[in-house]
Amino acid sequence: MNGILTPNFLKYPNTNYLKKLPILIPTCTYTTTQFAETVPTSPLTSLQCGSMLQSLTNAKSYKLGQQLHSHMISCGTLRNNTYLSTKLSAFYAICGHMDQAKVIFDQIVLKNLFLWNSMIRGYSCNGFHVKSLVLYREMMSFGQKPDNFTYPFVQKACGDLGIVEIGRRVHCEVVVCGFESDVYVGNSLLAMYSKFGKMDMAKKVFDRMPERDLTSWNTMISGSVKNGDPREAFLVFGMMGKAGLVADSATLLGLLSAVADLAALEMGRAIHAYVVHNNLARFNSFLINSLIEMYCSCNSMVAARRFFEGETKKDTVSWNSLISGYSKNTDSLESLRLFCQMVSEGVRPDQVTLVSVLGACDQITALQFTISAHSYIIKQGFEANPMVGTSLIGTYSKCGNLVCSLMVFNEMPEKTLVSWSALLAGYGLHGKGREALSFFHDMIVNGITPDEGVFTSILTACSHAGLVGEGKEIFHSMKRTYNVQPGLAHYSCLVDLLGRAGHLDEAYELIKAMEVKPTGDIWTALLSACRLHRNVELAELSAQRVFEMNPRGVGSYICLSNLYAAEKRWDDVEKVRALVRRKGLKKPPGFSFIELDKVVHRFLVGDKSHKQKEDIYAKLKELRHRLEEFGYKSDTSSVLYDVEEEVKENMLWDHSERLAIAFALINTRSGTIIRITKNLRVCGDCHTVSKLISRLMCREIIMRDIRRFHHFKDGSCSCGDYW
DNA sequence: GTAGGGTTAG
Repeated sequence: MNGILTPNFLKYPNTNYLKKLPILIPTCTYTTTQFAETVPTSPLTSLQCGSMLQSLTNAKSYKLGQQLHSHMISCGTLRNNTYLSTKLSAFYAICGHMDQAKVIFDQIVLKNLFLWNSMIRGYSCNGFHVKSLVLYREMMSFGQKPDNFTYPFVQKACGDLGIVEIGRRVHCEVVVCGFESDVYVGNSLLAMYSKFGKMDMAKKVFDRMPERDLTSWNTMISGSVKNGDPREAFLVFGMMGKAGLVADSATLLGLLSAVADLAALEMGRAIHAYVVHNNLARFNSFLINSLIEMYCSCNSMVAARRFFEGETKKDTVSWNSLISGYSKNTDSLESLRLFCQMVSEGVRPDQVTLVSVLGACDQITALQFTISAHSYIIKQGFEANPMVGTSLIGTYSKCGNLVCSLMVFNEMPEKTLVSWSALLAGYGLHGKGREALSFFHDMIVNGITPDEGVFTSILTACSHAGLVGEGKEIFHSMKRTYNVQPGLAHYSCLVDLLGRAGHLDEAYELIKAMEVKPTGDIWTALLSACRLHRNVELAELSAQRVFEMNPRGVGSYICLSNLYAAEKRWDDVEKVRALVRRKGLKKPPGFSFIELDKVVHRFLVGDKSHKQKEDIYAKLKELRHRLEEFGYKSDTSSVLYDVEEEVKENMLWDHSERLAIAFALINTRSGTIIRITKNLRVCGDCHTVSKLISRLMCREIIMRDIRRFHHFKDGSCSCGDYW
């Protein structure tokens, strides 16, 4: 890994450099499967062709089908044979090769209903929903009436496109034609309404169905989960049992999603036992992966790992589930280790794997690993994938390197709104509001209409940089110019922007004037602004709202207690603390990460567990002494305990970010940039100390806290002390 | 000769 972090690459990144990097993550080799020559050279009769085509269709053997196709052309079997041409078109449609299916479809003069259906099905099942609907209309205009085979695909297309009005009209046609009582058509209606988010309509259809099969129940179960009602899923399952039906794999998949949403581990274990008892997972890799996912969602990583290790039928999704599971359960290091193991075992990662891995990198600010993963991405040809590219933009910026984010963005062949949003968010995170605004204007000039996500990013960027006028102007332009209704997230940004800049009353007025009910997040933004500007009265009012809406969020209690402490109202501090204790809440401990030679070190407050602890504390003592000579005086207002000043000062020198800085100073050459990530906000005194150290030791320090980046250089910080 | 429900990321 040494040599990767050359200052040159970080300042002037380029793709060619990445291509030349040694392979750090072992890459896998591939063997290609050769298709056996099974098609005979002597001409086949049309009867033989027909039955062969049928079996190839059933097996979806695309390559062999192509060979048969050319055989039929060269022997003239296909000429004037509508029956075989129809079968061939259906074959290509089944295999998902719609262009080839369409060429043959167009040549057939006498199109029967089967042919129309197979084309509509092909488009609908391969993601070409609009084409599927266009063809359906075309069929009607040719005077061909649809049947019970047509509607399921048309309804699927409507559901996937989310076009509620057209879906309803198709439903009416179904009723008029008398197909509503067909169980397949009925089930497709359930699925369509579930995709629309209209479970009330799905329920109406379900109740009216003269005949229901297992799929009907399964669709209702999975629909309830997808629409955010996992408890309802269990109720439906109960009724299904009373109706005398037995769960199959699809039922269990729905229930496992419900279990994951509710983190109902016991129920999950029971389903697992049922799966094992009935040997269901053997035939269904979806079930295996769902079980892994369920254990991860229940924060039960040991069980997830045990099950994963014991399974022989693992595929890419299994690895992905576990990798993202570790990352969600704050063990990103394990997530990265697992990725390396996956590659070394010859399992090919896909774009989902890479997005998860990059997510793990940004959680622990693993810049070196990100560069290594980027190199892998280029070599494996994932560079052009918009999702992977967007993740890279976000990860580089969260790892402190905006130049690399910009390079990735510039080289992306297809920039989505999410890519733009990630870029703006990155600049915002680093306090570069002006640059973010300039990119935002580039977007507009290029004719790209921003969406909700882009507005959230740009408003956040304005907020971090204190650009009050610009932020307000953008907020008001949302509806007026771009027809985007400001949502709760945008209000939250604006309250933060106003509040942080000290316009507390204006922020409060904005909340009061909101048409919808403000969320806990919005009140939290006002609360933290009140703490910053020491407005106790308004802070108490906001805190009350936050406590009502989000009683388990320990952050807001701490915030209020901090304000009281700053005002030296120790009785009130104790009252809040007692409340926290009564509720059984715990303040998360502060810790800092630093990556050194691909190893991530984690320091807790007052950590004495590191093997270099003596050197670290000696270095801190030396630093403190030299800073005091420099005229430094501790700002103990960040210490929220009613203790002696000297004790307070000592407590400050235990803060995790200082341990990490000392560790970096000991272990890196002079001139190396120090990159640190903290899980909470950096405290006022640590901010001052970091500025001073950057001057005293001639070291640039890039520190990411829970909200933003601070670049300390030559005694000052990029945030201009506005944070 | 065709059909509906099911896993990972964002």
